[in-house]
Amino acid sequence: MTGVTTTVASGPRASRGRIDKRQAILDAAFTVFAREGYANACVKEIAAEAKVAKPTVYNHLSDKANLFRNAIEVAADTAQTENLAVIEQLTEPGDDLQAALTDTGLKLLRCYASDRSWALRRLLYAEVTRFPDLLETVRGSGTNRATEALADRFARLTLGGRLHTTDPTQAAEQFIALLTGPAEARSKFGTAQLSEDALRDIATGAVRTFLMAFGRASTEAEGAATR
Amino acid sequence: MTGVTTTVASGPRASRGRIDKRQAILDAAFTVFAREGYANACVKEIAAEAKVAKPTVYNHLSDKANLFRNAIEVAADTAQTENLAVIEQLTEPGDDLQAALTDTGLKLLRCYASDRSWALRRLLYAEVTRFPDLLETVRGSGTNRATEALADRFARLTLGGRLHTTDPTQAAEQFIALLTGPAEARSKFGTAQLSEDALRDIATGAVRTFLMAFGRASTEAEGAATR
Amino acid sequence: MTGVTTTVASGPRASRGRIDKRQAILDAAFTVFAREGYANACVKEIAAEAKVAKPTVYNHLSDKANLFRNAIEVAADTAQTENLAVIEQLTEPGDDLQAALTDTGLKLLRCYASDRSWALRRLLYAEVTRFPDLLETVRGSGTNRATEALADRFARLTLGGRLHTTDPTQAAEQFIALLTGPAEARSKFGTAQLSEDALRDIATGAVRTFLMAFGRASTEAEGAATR
Amino acid sequence: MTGVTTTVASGPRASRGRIDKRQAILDAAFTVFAREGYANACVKEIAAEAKVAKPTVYNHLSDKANLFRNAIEVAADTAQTENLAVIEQLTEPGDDLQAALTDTGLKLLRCYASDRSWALRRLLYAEVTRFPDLLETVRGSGTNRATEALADRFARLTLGGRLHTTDPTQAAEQFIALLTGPAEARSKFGTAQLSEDALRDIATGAVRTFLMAFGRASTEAEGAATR
DNA sequence: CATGAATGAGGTTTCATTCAT
DNA sequence: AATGAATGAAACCTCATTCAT
Repeated sequence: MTGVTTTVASGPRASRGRIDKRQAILDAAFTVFAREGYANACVKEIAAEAKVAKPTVYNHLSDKANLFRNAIEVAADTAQTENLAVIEQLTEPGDDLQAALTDTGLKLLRCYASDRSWALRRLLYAEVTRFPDLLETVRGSGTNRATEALADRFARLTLGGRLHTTDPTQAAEQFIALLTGPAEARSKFGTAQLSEDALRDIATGAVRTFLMAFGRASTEAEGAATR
Repeated sequence: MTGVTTTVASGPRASRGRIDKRQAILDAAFTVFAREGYANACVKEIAAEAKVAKPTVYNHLSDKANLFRNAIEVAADTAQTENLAVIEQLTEPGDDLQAALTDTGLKLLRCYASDRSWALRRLLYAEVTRFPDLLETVRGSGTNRATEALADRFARLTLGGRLHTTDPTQAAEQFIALLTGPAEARSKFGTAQLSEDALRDIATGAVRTFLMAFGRASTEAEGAATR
Repeated sequence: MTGVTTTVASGPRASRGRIDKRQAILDAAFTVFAREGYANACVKEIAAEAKVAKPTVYNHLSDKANLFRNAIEVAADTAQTENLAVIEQLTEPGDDLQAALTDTGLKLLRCYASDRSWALRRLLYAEVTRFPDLLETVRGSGTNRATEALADRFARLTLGGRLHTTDPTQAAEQFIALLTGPAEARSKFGTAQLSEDALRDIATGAVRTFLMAFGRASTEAEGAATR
Repeated sequence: MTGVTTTVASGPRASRGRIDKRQAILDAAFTVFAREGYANACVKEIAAEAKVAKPTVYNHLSDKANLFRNAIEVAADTAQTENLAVIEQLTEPGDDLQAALTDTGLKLLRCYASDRSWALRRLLYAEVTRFPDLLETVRGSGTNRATEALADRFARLTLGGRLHTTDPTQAAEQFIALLTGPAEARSKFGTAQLSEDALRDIATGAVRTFLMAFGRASTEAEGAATR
């Protein structure tokens, strides 16, 4: 997680109320940016949403660009924290590995398919060329971080003989891909809400395929695959 | 492919040169939109890129919004055509299924990881909330179309006993996810160029996992998976 | 005189009406800048004065700064032309040199003490640090130009034996100083209108002193002066 | 010298430190106004330059306008004092009048050509229309004051038979004009530094002309001049 | 049909100024 | 008395869009 206030303009003696207002502005900013996109969103609207005067926004966060960066950062950190908490649970998978993985998968999907997550993803995609540094920020603590955490679990499970992966990172990458790919496709880029059933369906399918591939020692098929 | 000229202003007897100019404008539009994003792009710049006066743009495509829609549509159709052509090749996989799938996967990745494709994807993500109809347009002939075409191939291969899928559409969805997920992650949302080697690596990994899951009859693992 | 349109943004095929509008904008700009000063003047007001929409101003002259520069330039050229025309008359001074010089001096003062001239001078003084290039523009064709023209006349008069100057340029500089210095002081930096009588008084005094110094061959006083 | 604290807000028993702070603010104000011009200068910057918080500026000097007025006043008084001190020296010119006048002229030029003087002059010129009262303030104790002081000296010298002026005020006005006119022209409105040599050159030339005009009894040239 | 010119609306940003501490 | 924070107003500039030519 990046320190929340990397680009803060406020001095070190910022009072309590000031921080509250800052947070309100950042929340409002994310809301409005999510709704309108970066270029369409106007600071006036953000200020209104935060119930603050326009210059106050500029006092706290110097730029529209800076405002954007910070809002994204906060949202990304939040999403990231949720993701990692879910993955943490895999440390003690219990007897039924498939059930545990499905549970994890479902919970990840719930994070991933939340409105805020979609909005974040859309904004990142939209502005990545104009804000390339956001990637460092978000991914340094982003998907990769979650992927690596998951890879850690998979490595442990492999050592415990319950999974058979030669490349845990790749396995984690693919596990996530099996979840997010279909979710993205079916939710129409996050435009359509996915029902709980739909999410469970995706998670179940992903875990089934994942375990067919990595749940047993590779046989001749694997032999064939590696040739 | 969607009818190219949904909202055209021109009469039915449009001359040859007129159509050329229209195409030039749409090309320019996609270029500029891709570079600047929808809201940032300005019609003046598009006109300049197309070497046309601004009102000419308005004569051919009534709106900035319409201009965007049409430009996206053309780009999406092109991408779509490429995708389908690649999938078509799987009809005759030859002896080595793994090699054939890897080849297909690699070619799909090449489409998917082209600059225009990334730009298209970014624009879609960015504007999907403000242009929801683009999804119908693009996906009616979009990822789903490719997914279904791939599902068709997988169904045939299953009938031929070379693949073992109970749900070919899901398999196709997952095949594509195993390709695009890692590509997206590693290329940083299309920001970083992926080398040919990187693409091959992704394709190989995807196909290996895919075949471990679907390349052989399911055993007790599968039984466990379905419970 | 500088070519009037040094920094023009308009293309070479500018139509008649366009030029008219450009001139109207420049006139309005000078009026407003003169009234409000550079920083205080707002483009909206200039546009209103020119009876044009604000963007039209930006179409013709790209910047507020550019607008200022061009407006100043036009005003300076005009003033310059008037000055030179007056000085030209000294070519044929007639019998009564003092009368001729006084006439020239009075006419120069009338130029110098016009509202536009004062405004120009105030704007130059005010903005010379922020627009240092204006000096090149205005003085390349500015006071110096007039000074030199006057020096030419004085040189001729010296050759004709009617004046006795060893350094005509210095004499011209001093002649002008004897006019403008008192005018500036008495008119309170151009704030107070100087009556025709007041102008005549200044001109008479300047010419009397000038002729006392340069109207006769230097005697022992000059010898003393040079020591 | 005008009473320094015309519009002071502070009570009569203001403490020592308070006055110091006030002075610091006024100094900072002049510095910033000189650098940026009145409209461009912002109070925040002045406060920063004075190492004070913005509201403190408002506590001491109620307005931006008032701040300007007071800053100008202080600067003008300072300049004025220097000028008068120089002129005072002419009371005992010594044997060599020309040397004495040249010395005085040079010293006046040094005052006149100092950075602060030019800045003051630029600010006055720039804002005289928006702060007409500054003229009363500055000139009541301004150029006129110096002119009159100089006129007093010239009157005495005339009585002593060393100068021949019928109108000492006009002579003083012209003496100053012969100094400042060329200085202004050559220094490009104070933009270019004038070297000590350049200043001496101007002073020498001015005094020579002045003495040619007023250093000896008028002859037929004078007769002609008055006709 | 294509274009140069014009416009109305709106966005980011800055600034002088005032509260509450 | 001095300061951090907040605000209303306004300025520069850009853009999508429409007339005449």
